[in-house]
Amino acid sequence: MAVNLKQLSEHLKLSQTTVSRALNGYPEVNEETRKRVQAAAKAMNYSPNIRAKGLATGRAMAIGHVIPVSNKHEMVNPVFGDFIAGAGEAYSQAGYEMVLTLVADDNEERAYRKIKAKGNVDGLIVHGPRMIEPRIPLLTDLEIPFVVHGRASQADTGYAWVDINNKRAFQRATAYLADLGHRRIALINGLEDMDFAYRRRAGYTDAMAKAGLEVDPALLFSEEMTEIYGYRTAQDLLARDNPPTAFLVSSMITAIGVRRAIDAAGLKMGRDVSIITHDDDLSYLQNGDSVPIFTATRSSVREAGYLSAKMLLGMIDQKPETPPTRMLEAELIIGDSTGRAPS
Amino acid sequence: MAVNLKQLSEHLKLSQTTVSRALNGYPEVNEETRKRVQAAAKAMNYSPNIRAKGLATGRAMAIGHVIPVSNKHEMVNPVFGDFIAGAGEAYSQAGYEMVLTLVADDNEERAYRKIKAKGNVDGLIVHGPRMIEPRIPLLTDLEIPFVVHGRASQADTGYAWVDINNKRAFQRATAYLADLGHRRIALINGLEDMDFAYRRRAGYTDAMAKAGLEVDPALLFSEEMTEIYGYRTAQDLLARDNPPTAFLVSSMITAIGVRRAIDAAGLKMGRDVSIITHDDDLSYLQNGDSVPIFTATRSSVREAGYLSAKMLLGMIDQKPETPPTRMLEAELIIGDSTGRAPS
DNA sequence: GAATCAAATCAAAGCGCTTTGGATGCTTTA
DNA sequence: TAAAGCATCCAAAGCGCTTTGATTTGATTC
Repeated sequence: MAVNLKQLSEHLKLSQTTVSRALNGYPEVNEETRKRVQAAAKAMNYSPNIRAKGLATGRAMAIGHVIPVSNKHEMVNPVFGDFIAGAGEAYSQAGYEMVLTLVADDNEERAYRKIKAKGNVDGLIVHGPRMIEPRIPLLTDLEIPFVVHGRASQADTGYAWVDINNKRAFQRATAYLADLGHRRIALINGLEDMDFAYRRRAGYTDAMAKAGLEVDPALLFSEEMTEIYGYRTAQDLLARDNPPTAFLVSSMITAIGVRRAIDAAGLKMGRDVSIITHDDDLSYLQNGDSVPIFTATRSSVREAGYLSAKMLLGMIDQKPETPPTRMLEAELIIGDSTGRAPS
Repeated sequence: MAVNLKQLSEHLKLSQTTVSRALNGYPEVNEETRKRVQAAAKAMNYSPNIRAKGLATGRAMAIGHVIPVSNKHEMVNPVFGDFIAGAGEAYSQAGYEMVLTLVADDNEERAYRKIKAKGNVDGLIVHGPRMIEPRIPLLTDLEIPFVVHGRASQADTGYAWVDINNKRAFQRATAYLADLGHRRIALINGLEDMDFAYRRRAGYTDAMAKAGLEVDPALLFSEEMTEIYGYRTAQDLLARDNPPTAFLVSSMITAIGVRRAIDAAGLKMGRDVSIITHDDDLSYLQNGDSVPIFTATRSSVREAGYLSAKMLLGMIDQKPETPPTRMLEAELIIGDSTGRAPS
């Protein structure tokens, strides 16, 4: 069923060279023979062995996605599926594969060196960058092309990234809440060492300062963004003497938990308590249709996946001097979850 | 930085053969030299080129996960991330890679043949089996080892699968609701052609019959399992003259939507309306902690991922006569979302 | 002391592809 | 008519590894 180049060329009574060239679009082959070759290839169901091709060309035709797996935090980022879907689209178009590697965060360096040596990817997408991100100098050093989904704050060398403007998004969201008269705004953020969480916090504190509001450390939270985290935190806060009137949340999932706590407390979202969340526009978790459930800073993570992949593929065959970067703005969409602060 | 076998062997003043054998644990090499080789390999950061190795051995040391991408339904299964995490664990342990391929559902056959010919995977995990699943005979025919996550109802040949007992789970859930006095139970199911949805429906109708209840076709729904689908459907149902008193839902995400509709209607979940959902035990969406939010049929998809991967790896090096199968039972956990039917 | 054996090592072939550096005709040019 | 040029095609080397089929050495046997 499956033929290899040798068999195909024998069948065509041509050399492997010619067949190879015919299929790869080289000019030095007669158009007529090319047609013949292509037809035969299709008929005999020929498809080049990717390993052999890789060996010969030095290109793996595959992109690696390295997913940090923490021993502390067992969570799988819910955003991952959509990101992959976006990236996968770009890879399919270009004939690339996508290979996933789980890397525990305790011996990252070894893992990345291994990836390099194994040589089964032409480039990497780096997920979940922390504020201080040793992988960036490491990969630069290893001379393997990479694009970071997100950014790292402390990086000396330039590197390629695709990120959303987290700071501005949360600045706008905070300002919007302040304009509605909210003074006590809780920030339910992601893990502290994650870069996006840091930037979002910066946006929040910035806007608070601009609005002349004090940041109460007792209203700042950062953890793995689960539903239950949102629920517990909000439940706790709402039971306090002087509860916040608004919540700024880093993920829809967590916001759903916050909302549940609000309901449980017998309060009404949008009237008694306001919520703004970041919305990654996940396919299975759309933020309402005509009327958004939550007021949100929205940016499609699927698109980010597509753009990251495209960028990386571009880098691989262009080898640009300076690494490209791409900043995506999140839009602030107004839904039912926000209203004037109760007096 | 990165050395290859030739360089390593030259440095050691040994032949490539010996070095290769030393590293791969063959007996015909002196223990002392083996130690020397291992030490040098580590020191020189040697890691075999996986493509060359694959070419030579005929094994790719990689497992493919084929994700069906529908043009109609843009959704990425939220369950996917956790499944991958579980499978990835098994692969890491065994030194395997995981490669993802998105396959549009319009020309599956071509795609799978290509995968076979490219030869970059030793086996496949098949996701999202439909009731009638042409991929099963196809892959059997192509002689590529595979494990199906789920089952297909119409398959003549034996094939390996890991699945949960969907029918029994929904049977039990339905019976539980019937015992609580519910007569009008809505089924908010997944897409009809999906095999799991079919089995769940079978469980539901079975239990309804056993409880002497009539199945009202107007209470059966099947769609892509998004939050908004749950919301809309429930909202619609609750506005009817004779609304259901209970909802049986195929996914937590959708159940969250149902819950939102219940809240919006001014009703109380667990008192006015009951919900039982299936719970895949996703890491970012835990069903409460001490007290589950939803009464649910629970089964960890992450574990399913791990087991599927293990099974496939086992098949690859054992080549069993009859394909293994593994049925996982879902446990019924009782939460706050169910109560006696209002009278 | 020659023959046998086991242990340890090696040279070379082969996996399926690309690519370099010719060949081979056939047409064009002077 | 010989030289040059062009369009096509090919043989063989090489990518980095494993593995087959020797070869070498020192120990053991008779």
